[in-house]
Amino acid sequence: MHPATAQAALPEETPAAQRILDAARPLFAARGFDGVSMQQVAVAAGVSKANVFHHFASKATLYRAVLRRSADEFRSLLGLLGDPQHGGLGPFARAHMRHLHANLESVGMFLRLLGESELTVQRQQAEELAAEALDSLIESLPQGQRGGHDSGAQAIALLGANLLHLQLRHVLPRTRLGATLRDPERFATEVARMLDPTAHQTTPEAADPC
Amino acid sequence: MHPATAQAALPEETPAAQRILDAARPLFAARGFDGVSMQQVAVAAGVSKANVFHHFASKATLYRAVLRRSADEFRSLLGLLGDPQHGGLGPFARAHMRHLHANLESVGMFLRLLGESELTVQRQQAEELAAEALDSLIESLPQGQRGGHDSGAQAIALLGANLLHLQLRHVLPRTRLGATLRDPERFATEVARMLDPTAHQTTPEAADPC
DNA sequence: TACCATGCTGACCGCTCGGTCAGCCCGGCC
DNA sequence: GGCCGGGCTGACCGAGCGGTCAGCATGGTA
Repeated sequence: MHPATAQAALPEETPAAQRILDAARPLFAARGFDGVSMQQVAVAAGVSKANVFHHFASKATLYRAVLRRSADEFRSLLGLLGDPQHGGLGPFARAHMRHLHANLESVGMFLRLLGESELTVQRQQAEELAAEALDSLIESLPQGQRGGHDSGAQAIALLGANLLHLQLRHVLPRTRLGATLRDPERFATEVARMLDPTAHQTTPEAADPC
Repeated sequence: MHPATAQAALPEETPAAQRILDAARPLFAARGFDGVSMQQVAVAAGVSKANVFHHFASKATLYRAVLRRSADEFRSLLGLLGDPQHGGLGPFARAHMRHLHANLESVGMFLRLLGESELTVQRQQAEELAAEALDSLIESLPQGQRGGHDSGAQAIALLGANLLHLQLRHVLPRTRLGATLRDPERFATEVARMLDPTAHQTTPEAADPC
């Protein structure tokens, strides 16, 4: 960049800033905003604390940048999953469950924000994201509604079941839950089967494993 | 208490200690362990910071005491809800949803702990609590299994749906979710109806509103 | 070679944190 | 009255926090 276009206050997107973001995200996801110090972020990123402040004006700015990236990742879920209209609820539920496990950090940050009771700006962003995801799912779901179920209730139940299964993943072996259903994808399949009575157990068309 | 029985290191259960606990719980539930200072707890309780340390040896001790109380409250859910065996899944789901809303703080602390990725002692306690609740539900559920559904999957789906509905309660008006289902109890009813196909919509026996 | 913008750092600042302590207050007992 | 013990407090401590800053290193330009 030539000197004229130097954006002094916003040097984002540089490789160094990326390394800091990469280091900060798992920390914030694991311990939350207050549980992580800028010193810890700096050490994890292999740079000095002052350097972190060189790239991000404040701790809140860094946190927001981390959030933005997680939100993008989360949002990409909507496109990647594809409509449940082709393939039924089962493949959709499995894909959703797979995505949750593949993006544990983003999911963690998302849930953490939803749990906050104070109305911060970040929380509102998380809420909008949740509303967007829910709407998108509800909209593409009515085809499976044939069992007489409300598509909104179906969507929340499906997402909620998958999320709770994820959160309990370490506890499941200690419960009475059948061994088969401890497997995330099998569980998602079962939930989809319960919620979409039109498909009964007559859909062994699991064709796209990847 | 006569001087001989003075338990110097453990003056718990005194009214003053209770006031501190009462003040600390909503704070911890809203902002987490790291998000609350002992100063804030003291102010909220109307006592000096030193007094807080007089009753609780450390911040971790206070946090543990708050957790213990929330866990007791959460555990009482299991007894109060009653078996779904009498009354079907619907009344159970409604009672569960009601309990979630009546004990927002305990639920918040519980979810917060489950979200932590580090294996702290408190987290293990929360996990055991979750396992206990899930087991208890699974055990008393098989009666509703007639639809061919696994009782474990049914239990997780029911709990997950109710929990997610709770967490999204502020967002729901901004989504496509039908206005009726924004009401927690109606939503719980609908979820129970979806999960227990034997009951179809033939159970308007909502007799015990309190 | 001299120059300079830029990425980066060690040292530092004021402040708040969790935690300590000497001592005040006050009701019960002689 | 004098004493005493426990609930409670203001004042304080070292540590770590978020954030700042003068200056070092380095590579492109002339």
